Amino acid sequence: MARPTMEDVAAKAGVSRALVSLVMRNAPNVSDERRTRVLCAAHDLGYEPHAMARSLASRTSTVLGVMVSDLRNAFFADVVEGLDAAAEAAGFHLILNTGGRSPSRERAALKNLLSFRPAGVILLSPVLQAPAIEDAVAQCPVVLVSRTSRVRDVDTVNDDGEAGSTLAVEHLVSLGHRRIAHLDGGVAAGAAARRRGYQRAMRRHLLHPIIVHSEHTDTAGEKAVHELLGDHPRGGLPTALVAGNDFNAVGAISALEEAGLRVPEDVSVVGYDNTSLAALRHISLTTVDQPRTEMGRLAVEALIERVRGERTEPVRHLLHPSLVVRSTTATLGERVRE
Amino acid sequence: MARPTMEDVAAKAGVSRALVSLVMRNAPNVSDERRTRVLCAAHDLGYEPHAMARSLASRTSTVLGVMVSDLRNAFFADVVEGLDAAAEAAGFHLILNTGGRSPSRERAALKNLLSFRPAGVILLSPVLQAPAIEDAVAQCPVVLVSRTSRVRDVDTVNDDGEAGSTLAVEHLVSLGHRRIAHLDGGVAAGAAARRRGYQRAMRRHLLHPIIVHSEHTDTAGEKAVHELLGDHPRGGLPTALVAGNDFNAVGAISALEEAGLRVPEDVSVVGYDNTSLAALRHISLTTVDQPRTEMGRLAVEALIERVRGERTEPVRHLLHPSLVVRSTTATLGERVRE
DNA sequence: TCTATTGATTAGAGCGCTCTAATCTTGTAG
DNA sequence: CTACAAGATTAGAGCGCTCTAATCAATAGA
Repeated sequence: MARPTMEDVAAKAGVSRALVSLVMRNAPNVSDERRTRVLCAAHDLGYEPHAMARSLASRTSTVLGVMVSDLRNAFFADVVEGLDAAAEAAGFHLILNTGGRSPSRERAALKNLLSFRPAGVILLSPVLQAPAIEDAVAQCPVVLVSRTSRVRDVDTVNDDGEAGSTLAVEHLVSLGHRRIAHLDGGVAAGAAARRRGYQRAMRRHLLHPIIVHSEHTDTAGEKAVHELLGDHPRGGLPTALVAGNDFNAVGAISALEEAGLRVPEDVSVVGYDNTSLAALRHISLTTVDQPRTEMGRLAVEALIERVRGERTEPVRHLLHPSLVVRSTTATLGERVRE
Repeated sequence: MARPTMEDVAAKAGVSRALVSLVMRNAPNVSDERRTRVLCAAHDLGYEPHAMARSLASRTSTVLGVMVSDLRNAFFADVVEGLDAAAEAAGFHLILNTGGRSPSRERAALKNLLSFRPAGVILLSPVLQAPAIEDAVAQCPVVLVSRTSRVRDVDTVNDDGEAGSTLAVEHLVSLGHRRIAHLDGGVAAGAAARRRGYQRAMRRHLLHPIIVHSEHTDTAGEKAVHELLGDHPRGGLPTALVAGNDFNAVGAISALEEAGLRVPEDVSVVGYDNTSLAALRHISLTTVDQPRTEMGRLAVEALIERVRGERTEPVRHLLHPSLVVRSTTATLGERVRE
């Protein structure tokens, strides 16, 4: 278990520890002869540099702290995949925590991450307060994903939720729908922007917004539809729904079908997030796609730019979502499937 | 950005660096007066210990390396949540990588993890070869999750796939089914055990096993059903399916419904994994539940036992899955819903 | 031939901490 | 009073590495 150190390699190769260090970082100005000698010795001994010792000595870090509120949410898992790929490509390593959407747990998680003196920290949809973020910013670059903030000097990566729900409304309007309701995500991340986009798009078309308070879960989606069914006389029911996210949409569809309404023949439904769920042919949900892997990549890039000192001004990425049309939306009044 | 060190705290509190170190590790035999003096100084300066320096000096590690083949798979994401919770509780930290189910990428990922001299390494369903695992074992304790191996001295945490599919078969048999087919997961992790359990259970009931080669994806599930429909004359079609996993099951259900067969009235379907997907009321899949969070916990525990030297013999956890009955299975011949 | 000059190599300090062993206090028994 | 044990504190080495500055060798220029 006691792994060889640079000293051992130096001894075996008959050179100084400093030379081994140069070879390991493949610095120039090392003679080929010595280089291969060192490399061989390292290989024979099974030597690999000690990342922490390196980090300490060089006063630099290859570690990126990642706090994700909840990995069970496929959206975050996808973003983390993007982070991992980008970090790996840039020679960085991820140290990961979950915050469980609890401010106190998130604070503890963040503190843990910072104890590693990471090169930077990425917070995925954190719920913690601005002061905690400011604290972190004082220590290292911070990138917020799926969360906006007025905190100075943090970079943010968000999808343009307003544009996203506008896409959804435009799509439905172009299919002839006019009574389009929105199942609002409440305080969930991004819900406000989505609601705003929906409202503006409706107004632009001189349509009356119908907002049903809901949450980003399937059970909340069902409940919202039940309310809608209760409130509206049979004829006045919306013909289309813009759900807060995919889970919400799936719940809404269940409730509609249970009530004897067919999707999309009677009611069209659009989701949000394009989770793997939406892509299942069994569900085949028309939805708004956030470029998640791209978001992960941008977050890492933003961090690295800061680390390298290439940029000091904050950057706010607003990514353009796109609409993925599947089988839960159809022309108003027509009986189309597929 | 330059954070205070122990030296700074010592200077401010007017004590030695060693005393600060003792306080930070809250060692006994420190006078209350000095302790509070140090704590105040640390607080004023915003001092937090440097985890890497600590690790280097103490020749111990609080880092657990985690290599997950694919985070997009909700099953792994759940296990990672379990790992995180257990690690956090024990004062450990996760450094995470993805291997993307490619042996070479996994090797690189593992090497990266080991460069941090972690206290231990957890591999989630790795595809890499035994020699690579042996290499890792030579460096630190290793736990394999969702993967068995003959490698000496590795701990493993698996669900008892054989028991799982037995549960599925028993359930279906008790509902009166006799023509029960298995959609086999091929080389996917755990597929062999599930197939074995299915076969044995069928034989025990003197039933003829029908195995359709498939994969753990929804499209593969659809394809498998198409094959089944092609092979079997209308009357001889299986009345129940034991799918390789939930995705596979959902695909199968789609294909069945497209072919005009109703689930569960005409065909019952059981999934495997109890992913969040299965719980959606829209899908409401009867499925086999692996205690994922528990698996994560056990993996971390196994590692910590080794770290503490409490155990040197390998341990092989085989967790008991359980059946979650929802709406995709029904008594043969009856027309039940819900 | 002697000095610049450049490139290759190394000594040695130090990153921020822990840990052992030594030192300094006190309290108490003799 | 002295001696000593036990508790509190600290000096200093060292974890495995990097980095600066110094050293050394070899070549080129005068």
